[in-house]
Amino acid sequence: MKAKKPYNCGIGPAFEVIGGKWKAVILWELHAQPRRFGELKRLLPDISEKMLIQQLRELEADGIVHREVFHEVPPRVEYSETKLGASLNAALGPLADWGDRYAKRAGAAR
Amino acid sequence: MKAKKPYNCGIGPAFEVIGGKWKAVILWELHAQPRRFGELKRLLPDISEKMLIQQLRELEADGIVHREVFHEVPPRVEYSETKLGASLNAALGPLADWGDRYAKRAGAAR
DNA sequence: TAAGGTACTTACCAGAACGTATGTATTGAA
DNA sequence: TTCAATACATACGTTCTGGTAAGTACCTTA
Repeated sequence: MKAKKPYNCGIGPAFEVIGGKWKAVILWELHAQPRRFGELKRLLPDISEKMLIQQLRELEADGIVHREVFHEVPPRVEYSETKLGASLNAALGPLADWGDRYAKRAGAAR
Repeated sequence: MKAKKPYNCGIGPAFEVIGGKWKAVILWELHAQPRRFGELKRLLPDISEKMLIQQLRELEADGIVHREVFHEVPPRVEYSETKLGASLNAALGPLADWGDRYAKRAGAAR
């Protein structure tokens, strides 16, 4: 996302935070439990490593996810939802439901 | 939006429909009442005419907005929400609220 | 000694998204 | 006869997103 426009509603800011192709699904995967980088990679095989970290970093910068490094023998990093992230996830719920119904409808129409 | 991936949740399909920079705000403007093309142009001065029709056409193709032409002396075209569009707008409500709070918080932080 | 797992980083590039500018058809008003 | 208003259409160029491929540093296991 690029432009910072004076939006008349909250959709603008929200889209700047979860816009793009992957952020919403990443956040979704973090909803149930914290995940390691490698776990996310396996859970979302279609996203490249580059995109995965890039999006995680942006989500971190926006206060949506928390990153914790464990200084262990094989390095370990865990990503988890912040409170803000959880509230965003909740706000995405109705939209996800709508998308489900829409996809079903569109699928049935064919 | 380009890729048609098998998403694990409804966010994917939803984003394919209201993704992009303008669709959500356009839909928002149609919520209260139907609007003419020129009205939308005036209401959303930042969007170019090209983008406006392009997005309206895509929303129409997805069954989100309805387009009605009145064969009058100066041509008149009205765009309105379909039922599906209204349900999408409703699903966007919580996200818009979240965005409002987020923007307020971010604004206050500076 | 080489291979493999961890979590990244970097360079390069194609294609999509978006913007600007201009053109079109119709009619009525000046 | 020229201008303005309607609702677009089209060409062209830039900017941004996302993808591929390769490399880094550390340690463990075979």
